[in-house]
Amino acid sequence: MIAQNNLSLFNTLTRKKEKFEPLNAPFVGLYVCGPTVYSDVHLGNCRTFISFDLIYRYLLHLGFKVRYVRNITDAGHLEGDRDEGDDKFAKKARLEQLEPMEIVQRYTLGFHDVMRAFNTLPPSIEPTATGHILEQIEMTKKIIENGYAYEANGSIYFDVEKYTKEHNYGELTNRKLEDLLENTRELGGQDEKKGRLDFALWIKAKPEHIMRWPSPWGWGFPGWHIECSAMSTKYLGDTFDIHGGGMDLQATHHTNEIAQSQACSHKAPVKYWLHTNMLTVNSVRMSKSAGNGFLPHELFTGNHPLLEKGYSPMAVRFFMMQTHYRSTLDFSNEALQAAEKGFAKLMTALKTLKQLKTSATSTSNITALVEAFYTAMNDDFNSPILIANLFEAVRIINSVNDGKESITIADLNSLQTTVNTFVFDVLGLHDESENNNGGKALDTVMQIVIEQRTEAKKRKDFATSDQIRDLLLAGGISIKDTKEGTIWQVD
RNA sequence: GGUCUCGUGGCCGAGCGGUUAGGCAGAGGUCUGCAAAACCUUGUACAGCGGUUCAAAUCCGCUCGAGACCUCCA
Repeated sequence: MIAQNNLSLFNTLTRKKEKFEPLNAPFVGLYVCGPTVYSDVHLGNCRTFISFDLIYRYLLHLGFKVRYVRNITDAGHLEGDRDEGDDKFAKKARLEQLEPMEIVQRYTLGFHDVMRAFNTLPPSIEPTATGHILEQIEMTKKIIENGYAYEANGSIYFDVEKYTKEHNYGELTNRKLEDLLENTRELGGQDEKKGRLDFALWIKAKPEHIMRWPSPWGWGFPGWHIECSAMSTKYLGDTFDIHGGGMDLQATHHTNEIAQSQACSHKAPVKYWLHTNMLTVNSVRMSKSAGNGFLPHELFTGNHPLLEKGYSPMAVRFFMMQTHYRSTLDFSNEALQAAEKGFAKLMTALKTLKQLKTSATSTSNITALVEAFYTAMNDDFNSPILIANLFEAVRIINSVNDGKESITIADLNSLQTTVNTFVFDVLGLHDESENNNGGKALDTVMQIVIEQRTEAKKRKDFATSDQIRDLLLAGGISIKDTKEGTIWQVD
């Protein structure tokens, strides 16, 4: 395979770039924390899943056999910080007068629609928390058996103090236990927890709770963190290669996942932890609670106060790919419009690439360029550098097309293969204009119209030719006169 | 308060010790009946102040500014 063993990635656990060496090559286990489906996903959520889609796609391209697991959180996700309060699904269900599972279904379908619009590949397995209650109970039992959890009034809590005697609880965020303790709020008087860092594995259901399951400790529902540990263990094993998620999950959710898995199996669950950075709006993090989020369909239609116009899913995807996954990405209309134009330029060049003429010699070093594509992606999935190199390819394509540079048939073949692979298979982009040209009938009509206009031009009847062009433009079809003739597209 | 990021040309955004990032916008030109597209040329940026070094946007220190996590959130 191509440069498969040259991939390095930034491991949050060690805080440095490491060579990627799968536990059981060529197999790779990849787990990504998925969405909580009690409301629409916003663009910030999408960024994480699109980033991991890039990572998944590149691993596949390198020839790895990847099992990609991304969960759906549809149970037990509490509001508030003390494992008290309402279940998010039940609360939303009350608001909307629906069954909790109706909420789950609605937003799961919505999530899938959005993911499809962004052209992300579906995961190999998409397990739900409600479908794995048994596994979570079993894991909780094992943790209790091993002495790392205790029961209090029908709820089970993880004993962080006990855990820290043998393990470094704050290792993922490089935090000392004293600091963590110092900065955690005091326990409330009615709190059942022994230690203030303790978190729930199982929560006793209050009478009004609709989503509930029987357990050895009575009726209840699982804590938020245990689902990922249980499902990742079930499908990827006690220790697997890559665990990913948004940076906001690092300190609490992932820290607790490590603790649970260690307490259960006595093994470190994950070799490489990958975290994607946040999407910001005016340099403030986009989040549900800040209320500054865009829904994807608002972005596509432009129907939002902060949006000047709509942006297509692929333009947005391209926009995201122009930033490294570990950098914050700041949203603005200006930046999106720049990305939109750059993306259009790339797509145009890819069409030109199909019909390039070859020569006896090449004026550019295509082999070096192709190598640069791999170097970029092998360096912790550096898509911005890859795109910069793709624009070098665009320059070459256009120059050859203009007769200012030349390319051999061998180089052309190599360029066509790799550029198409990286743009479509790795970056996961596709040409939106292609399925948008109105089919064969419109094509026939357009050939006739263009023919008429060309005739008018030959007669130097520019009034007519310009009128045809203007009328088409008003109807959403733009035409361009190139050396090879007139081309058209639906805008 | 603790832990940690970041501050790059008009905008977005790479680079992280010496070599062109790239995109968008702007300027000039080629082409064109005009448009559009395409191509060529063009900007000499790294918050501030010190320090280390033959050499710093890149390492160290301080100052200023922005943000994240520590509390549900990708």
